[in-house]
Amino acid sequence: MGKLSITIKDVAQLAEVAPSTVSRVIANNPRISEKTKVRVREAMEKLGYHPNFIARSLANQSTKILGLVLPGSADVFYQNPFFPTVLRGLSEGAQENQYSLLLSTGKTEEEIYEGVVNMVQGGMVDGIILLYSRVNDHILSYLRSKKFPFVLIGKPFDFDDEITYIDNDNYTAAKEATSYLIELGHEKIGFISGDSDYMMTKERLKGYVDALTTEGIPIKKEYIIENGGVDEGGKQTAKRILSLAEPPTALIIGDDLLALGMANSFRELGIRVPDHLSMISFNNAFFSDFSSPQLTSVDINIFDLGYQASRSLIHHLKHPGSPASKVIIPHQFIERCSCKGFGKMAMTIS
Amino acid sequence: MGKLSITIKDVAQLAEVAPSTVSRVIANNPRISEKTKVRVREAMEKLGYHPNFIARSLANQSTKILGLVLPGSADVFYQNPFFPTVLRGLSEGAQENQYSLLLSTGKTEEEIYEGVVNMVQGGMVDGIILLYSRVNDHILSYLRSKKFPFVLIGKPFDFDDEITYIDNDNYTAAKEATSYLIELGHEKIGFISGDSDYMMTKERLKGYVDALTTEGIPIKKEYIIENGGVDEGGKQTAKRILSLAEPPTALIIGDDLLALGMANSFRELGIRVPDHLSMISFNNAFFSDFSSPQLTSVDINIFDLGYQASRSLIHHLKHPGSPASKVIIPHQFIERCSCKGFGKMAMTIS
DNA sequence: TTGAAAGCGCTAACAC
DNA sequence: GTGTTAGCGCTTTCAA
Repeated sequence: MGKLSITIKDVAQLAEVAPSTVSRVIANNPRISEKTKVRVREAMEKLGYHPNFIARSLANQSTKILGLVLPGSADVFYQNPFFPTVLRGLSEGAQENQYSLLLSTGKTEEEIYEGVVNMVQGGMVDGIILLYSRVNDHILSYLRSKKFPFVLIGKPFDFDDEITYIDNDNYTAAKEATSYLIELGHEKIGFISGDSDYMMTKERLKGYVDALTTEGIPIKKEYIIENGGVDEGGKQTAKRILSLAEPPTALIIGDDLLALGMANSFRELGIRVPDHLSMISFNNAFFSDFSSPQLTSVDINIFDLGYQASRSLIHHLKHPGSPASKVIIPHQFIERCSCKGFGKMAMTIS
Repeated sequence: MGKLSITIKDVAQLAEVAPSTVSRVIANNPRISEKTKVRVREAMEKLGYHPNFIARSLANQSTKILGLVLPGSADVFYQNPFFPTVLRGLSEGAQENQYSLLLSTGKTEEEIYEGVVNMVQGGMVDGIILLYSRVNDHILSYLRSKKFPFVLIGKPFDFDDEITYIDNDNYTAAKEATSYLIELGHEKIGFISGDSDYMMTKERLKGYVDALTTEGIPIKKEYIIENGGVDEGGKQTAKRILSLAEPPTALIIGDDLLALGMANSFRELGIRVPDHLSMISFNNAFFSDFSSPQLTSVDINIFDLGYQASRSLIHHLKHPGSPASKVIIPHQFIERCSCKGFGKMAMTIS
């Protein structure tokens, strides 16, 4: 078996120093003289030396790798621009601090859980980022019980101030969106959400309910609909809405892509957005601007969600014992052309 | 400093065997008696032992991790469903063989290159998957020169039979699409591609050209347009097309999302798909079916592209020295409603 | 300012 | 069948 790769020993030999000295040069230890540093660096250069991460990880008990946990692959998650965008943010935050990202894999809940346990107990990652937040999450409980460093994207279901998380103010965002529609004269406002186990959904629903209640508008159960996936583009949901005794005149929809799918479904059924029906959605995906209708959407700054998540986790790794912290990423209401005044008087909102 | 984690030694002690025996039990070595296996497993259970991947990686000189290289983050890549879908495939192929996925990070070409070198020389990954194929790729050359195991998604620019790759038959797919339009009576057919450095683009263009040539239809340069990104939804491209002296009556478009963006742009300009203009796109994204128009699209089975890529790479890792291999993932022409007959006689194609 | 040596947790060759 | 031992490549006391 020939030599597999150049090690610290080879460099040491060529530079006529001890391996430990080479190690110190790599770490740029100030106690090494400039002279030897130069000599060692020349040797590294000459030999084409590259440090071995695995060996370093073993010695340091730290890999500089962050584990990413995604919901099951069948999830809606993969079907809209949220995922790639948050990933870009995560990647950028990690990269700036010389961390890498390892993906959890697994189709079923159980496989994913196993994967996380392996990552954690196997020492493959220094910390974990949960890309979603939902009710009673198995994996979150596990990480908490192990006291393993992690951050959450989304609001925690419980232990709010023991968990570090990055979130939007989904409550306020939904409340504002609802108020906007109310001010436009709408009273029959529907709420089309994603999976109701997600905290994001819960918060938005609260905001929606509170906005209506404040204005003395009664909540109608049939106006609150959980749309399973984006798969059928909300066609079923659209039909269901139109079949109501009193169909809503405006909708708040959890995601731009779903909004677009539903707008199309409505069109086929003879209902046009915004003429017959207004809609506001979330995410402000890049196509919201050139779709038809152009979507009025709440931009939740997905990239930042990811970027801050990486950074927060890394901060916690560098400062162990620092208290749990929250970051709220601001949202922007982007007014386009998918809403129209209704009834009484159509006012314009700035 | 207290004990950080349970090691093989602790298990050995409790089970009253040597550490190497524990190691053999983990590997399920047949030379260990069932009796001791049971005893050791009980000890592992009792202590809550989990093997340390890092230590194992160091000893084995193998991490069971595959590195994923994505194009720069500004790339169109992140903006359409290709990425999440291929990732799901990669993930599934890896997971089935107990491999994990590590993401390359980096915004610029240079950062990404550095990242790959670190992954490879640092021994973090056993192999690399390039999620794209383009002309004169720096990273590919590097991997080749290092003789480091990798697979390519897409057709290699050169050294076709020295490189393991997974691809569609993009040439034939585009040729078929073009022929379909010709049979519908179209002669003025435009070709709207993505980045022309991608091999995928090049192959499709060849297929397009050959289909036209076969039918004796001259190639017009102004019909072949490279659309920078999906960002502006192809609005500029749409305008440019309509400003031509003889605008095409049909288009072949590299991606569904771009097709949809352009269809909208055309609509605003008073041109309707498919009544005034036919279009065929690629990918058969999940929304192609409920968009308007419903897109006639070539399904390239993106999931399989990823799935087979993982599997091929893992196969090569398990059988070092096995020759380079290619896998061609079949495509399907999905006929929907974005094309219409033109001129002479509108025939229906099965 | 530098070197020697122990050790991170595991595997595998070699012994018995 | 099982134990002993020598690494894998690096970091880090402890000595000098």
